[in-house]
Amino acid sequence: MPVPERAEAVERVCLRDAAYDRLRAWILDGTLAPGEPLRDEALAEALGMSRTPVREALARLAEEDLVVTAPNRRTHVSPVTLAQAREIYPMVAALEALALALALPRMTAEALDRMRAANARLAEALRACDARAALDADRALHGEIIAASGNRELQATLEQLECKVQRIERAFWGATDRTPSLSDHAELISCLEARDAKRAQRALTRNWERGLAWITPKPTRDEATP
Amino acid sequence: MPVPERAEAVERVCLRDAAYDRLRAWILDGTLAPGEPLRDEALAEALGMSRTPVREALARLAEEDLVVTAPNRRTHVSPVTLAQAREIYPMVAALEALALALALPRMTAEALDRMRAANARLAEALRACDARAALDADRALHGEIIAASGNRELQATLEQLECKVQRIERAFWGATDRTPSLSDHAELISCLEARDAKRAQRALTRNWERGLAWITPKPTRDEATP
DNA sequence: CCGCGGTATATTGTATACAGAATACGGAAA
DNA sequence: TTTCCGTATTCTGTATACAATATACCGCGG
Repeated sequence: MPVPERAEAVERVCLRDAAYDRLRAWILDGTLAPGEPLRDEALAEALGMSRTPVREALARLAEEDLVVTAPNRRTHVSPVTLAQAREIYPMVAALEALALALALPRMTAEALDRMRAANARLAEALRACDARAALDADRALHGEIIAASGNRELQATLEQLECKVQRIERAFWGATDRTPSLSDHAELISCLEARDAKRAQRALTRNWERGLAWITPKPTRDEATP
Repeated sequence: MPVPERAEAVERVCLRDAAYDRLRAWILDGTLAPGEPLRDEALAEALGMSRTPVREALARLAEEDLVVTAPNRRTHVSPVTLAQAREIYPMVAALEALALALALPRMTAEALDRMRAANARLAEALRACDARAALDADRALHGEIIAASGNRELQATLEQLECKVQRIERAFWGATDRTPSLSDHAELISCLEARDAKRAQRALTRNWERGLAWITPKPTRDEATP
């Protein structure tokens, strides 16, 4: 009998990777709040392991700026600021525009359907004021473009940036009406279907600009009343 | 007497950071070649420390894809491929275009002078066929734009990408005539001086496209002879 | 009352010891 | 000879021990 093919590795047997995954998840979902001090012994105890794998996980998290650390000084969950948002959002917009250009000829009907489904989930989440579900749906929608780009490096870099975006959104999510995002997405999808790169990129860029405006205090009103 | 201001921290007292810096430098300058196996005990001995700080350094390097590692399997210096180059160069071009847009109103005459000086160094290095000096000069020139953008996140992300670019260039540097880069740069500088964003971005994009073509085997001739 | 200095404690950074997995080697069978 | 399997060795992953630094607390002097 032929040996069954097994595409993926069986499982994670590495404590340091488990620690990394857990800590990362805790930071992204807010379980570990920005600024929170992290004593590695406490983390080790919480994760049921010794300090060694925890410290290796923290080294990786420090590398991607999810925690800040200084020699002989306590490690902290890195802060989340609006200044950071103003820097990151344009970068994500630029890279997703590149992803879109690469993805345009490769977008399948199935991918477009998944985007429509994600937009529907987003609408539902916004109606229910469920920030978490909304963020997940939005991420899934944009993720389709990134995945379709076929550019692994782009995916990796955007993954890092998107996880910062996720923390920012969680930190600054307000009562703003985010329904305009739905029409941005709808236009984006139809432009993708029509293979209209220019207009699709405009819709995408507008969407990210809106996202930034929604979390920035007094977005447009202030500028209109000098 | 007033206490003298000291902008930078005194020194590095952290073995893990020292290990990170050294290993990173060795990988970037080719001392540790792509694919080379890394036994952490050997590295520890070479660096005069124990395995613990070395392993933390390797965890960080793995996070930025300079080394590849799998559980219970030897760590290797990550390979450098043309496929990676084709993915990364457009990303760098897109992000530098963003940097340029941000930097345009902030470019000082001094910064432009430094760019001209870097371009002169590049010319000299190309004449002398000194790949290393050429890469350094090119990096310095582009770095001026990135620095002037004032966007720290952009700087950090580009830093990571540029270090991959550096490995790629080192690996695939050939006998190609790279002098066209000099005129790209000259036009870029004069457009910056004239605050002409559109043309500056075109020059910059063209420069990166050329860079990719130079390392890609049979760049244009093959396409012209079907 | 506040600031300063000194000691005690807590916590980090590094080294080392040990267990387990993977590789290398060598011998037996086809 | 080649292939397969079992053993030995090497290397990795984790735990723990120890040293050094930073923080916290408390008493002293201004």
